[in-house]
Amino acid sequence: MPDLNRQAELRTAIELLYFGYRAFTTHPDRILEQRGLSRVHHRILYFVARNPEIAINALLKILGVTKQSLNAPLRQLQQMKLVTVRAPEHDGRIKQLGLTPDGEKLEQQLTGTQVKQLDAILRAAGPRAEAGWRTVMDALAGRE
Amino acid sequence: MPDLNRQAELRTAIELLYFGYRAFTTHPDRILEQRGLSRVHHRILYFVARNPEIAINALLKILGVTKQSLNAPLRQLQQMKLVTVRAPEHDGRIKQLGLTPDGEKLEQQLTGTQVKQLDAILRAAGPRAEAGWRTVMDALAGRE
DNA sequence: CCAATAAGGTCAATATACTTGTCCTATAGG
DNA sequence: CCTATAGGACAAGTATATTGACCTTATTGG
Repeated sequence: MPDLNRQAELRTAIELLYFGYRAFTTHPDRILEQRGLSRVHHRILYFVARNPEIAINALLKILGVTKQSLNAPLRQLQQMKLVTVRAPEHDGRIKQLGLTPDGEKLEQQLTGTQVKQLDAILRAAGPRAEAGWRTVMDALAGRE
Repeated sequence: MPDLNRQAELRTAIELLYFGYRAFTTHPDRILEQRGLSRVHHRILYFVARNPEIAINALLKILGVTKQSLNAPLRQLQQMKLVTVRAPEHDGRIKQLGLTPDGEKLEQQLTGTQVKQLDAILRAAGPRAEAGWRTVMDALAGRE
């Protein structure tokens, strides 16, 4: 158990994480709102962009949600012609997800605000701070 | 606009933030679930613990929610004898919030898991990494 | 003293994101 | 042929949040 001084320091760290994460999501959230979409849609677009041809099941595991909760927003993205779904030749059960040009554009727009924000902050903080930040976040994300 | 290599690096940073934050909230979430409470309740308990005698309005501003959405969980915490509400002598309009001994105990339990987690990670990462992490998170939280 | 403001409470309607549970189809593979 | 895998869909329920409207009580300024 850390001493009281250290506890207070750690509580400021907790707040940094809380307010930092919140500040990080507000900008994309505003863009999404104008389109009638929400954070889930961004997450889907993001991970499909990062993992082209990803299967539904794999996406579910990354997001940590049930297929029922993914179903509605994913269908919406399909109907809005932002996400494509196709079956590979070798296995007809699987559906591979992809982004349409419009989907890519929106994903770039949404993630772009975060990329710019992080780029500016990390460059201002310097490579040492960035390395330290990554070390801590890696451990937090459970990838030590 | 950052070049493509840097963009990829920044996208890993985005994921660190996403998965890191998620990992950070899972443990308290499990404890809360057993009590029939949720993340809002933790946030209330946390910020009341950090700001004793805080008024409702001030809490609303910190949390960034409407009073209607605060009302229900706050009332619940009162009824569970975890949070106290009293009016100061000098201004009868204001209500000052506080934690009961049971409230403090639960808050310590909830935040304690996060304190331990962060303490272990930050100590393993070392003071340099911690300083870097704080620099970046400060900027992200908008307190440069 | 009275009007305006501040602090807070409450009711209603709505959205959305997520859950568990159940049942269904289609394909793959031994 | 039989079973496991991948996915879709419907239902009911819950949590978290919103906007809008209306209410009380208390303070404060002219």
